[in-house]
Amino acid sequence: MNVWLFKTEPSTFGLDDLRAAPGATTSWDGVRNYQARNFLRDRIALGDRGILYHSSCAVPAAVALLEVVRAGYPETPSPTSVPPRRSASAPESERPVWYAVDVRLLLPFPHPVTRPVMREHPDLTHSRLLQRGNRLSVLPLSAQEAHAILDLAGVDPAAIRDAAK
DNA sequence: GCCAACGTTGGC
DNA sequence: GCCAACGTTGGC
Repeated sequence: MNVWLFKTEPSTFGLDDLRAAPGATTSWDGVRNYQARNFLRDRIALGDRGILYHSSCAVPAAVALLEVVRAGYPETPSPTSVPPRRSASAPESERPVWYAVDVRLLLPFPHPVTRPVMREHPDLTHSRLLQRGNRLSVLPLSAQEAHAILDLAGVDPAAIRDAAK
């Protein structure tokens, strides 16, 4: 089972919004980066876990454990979700460009795990998450990184494999 | 507000 | 196909 980091700006959609969503579940859409899109489309599997991360805010931090409840699917067609045609007479491209997954809140952390705290942990000091200029909104975490974050959050890392509530 | 990183765009 | 300019992300 893989663990993914899902980055979001809480002013747009954060932990509180996820809590309030029906079934504490949301469609993770709107990703407009090809590398992140490839993760959504090809790599993220049903049952994978996620760690919700708040960015571009007063206290950037990992805040919750998530479960992937629906694997990659095309975003609802919209003007920006299918490739542009090369000309008016060209056929529409068959393959959608942008994909989403659905995630459900498994466990809000007892306390957020901030960047300074993460930097102290030997398994996280070199994490991509902490590197400057990391602009990937969805990225894979190693088992060690995921474990370390849960540990710092005061969550039993066994929570990663525990069945949904 | 500043600045680093890096993806995208567009001229050639 | 190269690469400079530009825009966006995101921490601080």
